[in-house]
Parts: sequence; C-alpha cells; structure tokens
Amino acid sequence: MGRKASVDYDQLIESLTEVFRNVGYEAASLSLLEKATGLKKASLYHRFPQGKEQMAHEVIDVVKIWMENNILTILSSDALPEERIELLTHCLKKLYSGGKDACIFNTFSFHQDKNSPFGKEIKSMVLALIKGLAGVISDAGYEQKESYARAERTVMLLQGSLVVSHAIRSERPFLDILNRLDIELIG
Amino acid sequence: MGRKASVDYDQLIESLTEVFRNVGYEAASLSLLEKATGLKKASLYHRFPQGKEQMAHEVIDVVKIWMENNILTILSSDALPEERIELLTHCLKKLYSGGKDACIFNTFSFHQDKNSPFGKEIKSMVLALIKGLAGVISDAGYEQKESYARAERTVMLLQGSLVVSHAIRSERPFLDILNRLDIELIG
DNA sequence: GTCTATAGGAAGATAGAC
DNA sequence: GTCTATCTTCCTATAGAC
Repeated sequence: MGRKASVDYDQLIESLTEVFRNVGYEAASLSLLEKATGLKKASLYHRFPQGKEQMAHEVIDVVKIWMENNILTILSSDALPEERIELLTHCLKKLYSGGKDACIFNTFSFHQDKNSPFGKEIKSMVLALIKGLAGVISDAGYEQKESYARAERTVMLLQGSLVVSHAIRSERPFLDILNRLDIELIG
Repeated sequence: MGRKASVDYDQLIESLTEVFRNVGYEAASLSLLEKATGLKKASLYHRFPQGKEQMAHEVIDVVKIWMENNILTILSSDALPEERIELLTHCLKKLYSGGKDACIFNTFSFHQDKNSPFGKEIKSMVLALIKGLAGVISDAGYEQKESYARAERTVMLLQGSLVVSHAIRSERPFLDILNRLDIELIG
C-alpha cells in the first residue's frame, strides 16, 4: 500500500503547468495538483516549501525559459522571416495543443488581489514576445512603429482566438489565426 | 449593531457580476461576494437558495439580457452601419470600464470541470454577438462569408486586447482596438 | 429579508514515520 | 523523497433569532 511516485522535476513542472493554465491559480487546489502530478500534498511541499505560490512561480519561470529557448530563439534566428514564422506556427500549435489548452498569460492575469504576485513576470513575458515578433516584422522590411503595432496585434489575435475557441468549444478560430500568421505579421 | 443592508436586485447582480468577471467563478468566494454586495452570506442564500452557482447563472442571464437590449439592439438598428459602430464603441468602452474590467466570456470559460455549467450560455452569447456584428458588416455591403469572418475576427481582437491590456497593465491596447473598430468591421 | 452563530467539509500547510 | 495523519483556516451551506 502507498506506492511511491518519484517524478523528475521537468515532468513535475509540466503536470503543474497543465493544471495552472487550464483552471487558473486560485482554482488549482492541492487536490488537483496531487492528482495531476501523482505526488501527495506533503511531497509537493517537500519539493516546494513555499507551497502553491512557489509552484506557480516555478511554473512561470520554466515557461519563460521555454519561451526564450523556443519562441524567441526562432524569432531571432537568421532564417528568412517567412521561415521563422513557419517554425513559430508549428511551435504555437503544439504549445496550445491545437487550441485545446489555455495560455498562462491569460490565466495568471486573474487574481483575487488587484496586484497578483505573478503580474510582473507575465507582463515581461508578453512584452518580450511582442518585441520578438516585432523583430521578425522589421526584418521583413516594415518600419519600427508599424512592426510593433503588427506584433502586438498578432498577440491579441492569438490570445483572442484562444478565448473564442474555448468559449465556443471549437479549435477552428485558433487554427484559422495560426494559418494566417504570416499574413498577420508580414502580409 | 448589525446594520441592515437591503439592496435591490439590479444593484445586487451588478456587484456579483463585478466579482465574478474579475476573479473568476472558483475564486469568487462567498466572503468576496459578501464584501462586494454588502449582504451577509445567509442573506445571499436567502436570495439565491442554490448558492454560488445560482448567483453565477443569474449574473449570466442578466448580462445576456443586457447584451440583447444594448449591444444587439444597436447592431440591428436601422441606422447607418457607421453610426451603429460608433454607438457600439461607446457601449463597449463603458462595459469594460475602458479596458480595466475583464469579460465574462473569458472568465467563465475557465472551470475545474472540463464541462462547466455555464459553457452553453457563454457559447450562445458569443455566437449571438458574432452574428450581430456580421449583420452590420453585411449591411455595409460585404458578402455573408466575409461578414462572418470579419465579425469573428473583431470579437477575437476585442477579447485579445483585454487579455493583453490586463497582462501588461495598460488600457491602451484595448482602447486602440476600440478606436479602430470601424476599420476592423467595415474598413 | 437581514442578521449571528455554527455545522460540515475542503482548502492550504505541517509533523513525523518509513 | 514519499507517505499517512493531523492541524488550522477558509469555504459553502444551514438554523434560527429578530
């Protein structure tokens, strides 16, 4: 009785991430996190002595590093803008499971306190993403101001398409936007 | 001691709405709802015997009626498309407090259970909004398919701009989209 | 129709055995 | 490093006085 779980850190964070981003921080109870990770509460506290808030912070940190190593690396590569956008498209499709999963940028923006403990990290990630996209657009020949506007607009469309996809329970809106990513960015 | 509150139904629903849409269903504890409404838990249960879930349902119902009587009425009026869009813009600006408030379509799409008890209502509201917008676009001369695509895209942009505005803690992205509403819809 | 008081359970968090 | 058992706090919900 009482099988031991033993999960490596990456797997652990991945499970936590899935819960946090799909139900939100407050609704992510330790019971849900137990089920998702296969670890008991006490084990989670052993790994994250500060509890749920620490879990969320580490989730955000890992997502940030993932974004830097994947999205932002793709965007700042020396490939052609069209090729970078093609890679980005596949990356986003996988990241959001084709529209089924929510985005942490959205989820973690809701909080009981007006100023959530995650606000600063989320803000810097969103701004970094917009900046990265603006770089590709600039490389495609647009001037800086227009590049930033297009980048921000594309982030809005992606976020909005996820909201609409979840609301109407269809992945089509998200996939439609993904398929037009090149047009939105540099078309 | 123990001042009586006595709040009329509309004021009550408005207070509940503010909590629900800004922190989400799960995080909207009765304590928060008490503070927002000025009524004690037992009084809230007197008004809503089914508890929190009933409160949320009635909030959604009132929002739906508000949407029909305001947004959808504006969109289907016999004024010029440009004039309807102008009215819509003011309406949305007020509804979301210039970008400060979140949208119930987004908030209520997150739930512990994969199938939330509010999913159907939210879905039908979002589809009704898209349909209403598509009507204006059609009236401006676009064909049906293109009208629907533009309408859906505009809803995405609005939702996405709210997400981005909250994430970067600036109302500018939302206000930017509002200022371009006419271009997005019939430009 | 509102309140105080409280039941009953789930939440976050800890102690200590293995 | 994981577990069971427990603690305390908060949450949803109810009983009953006014």
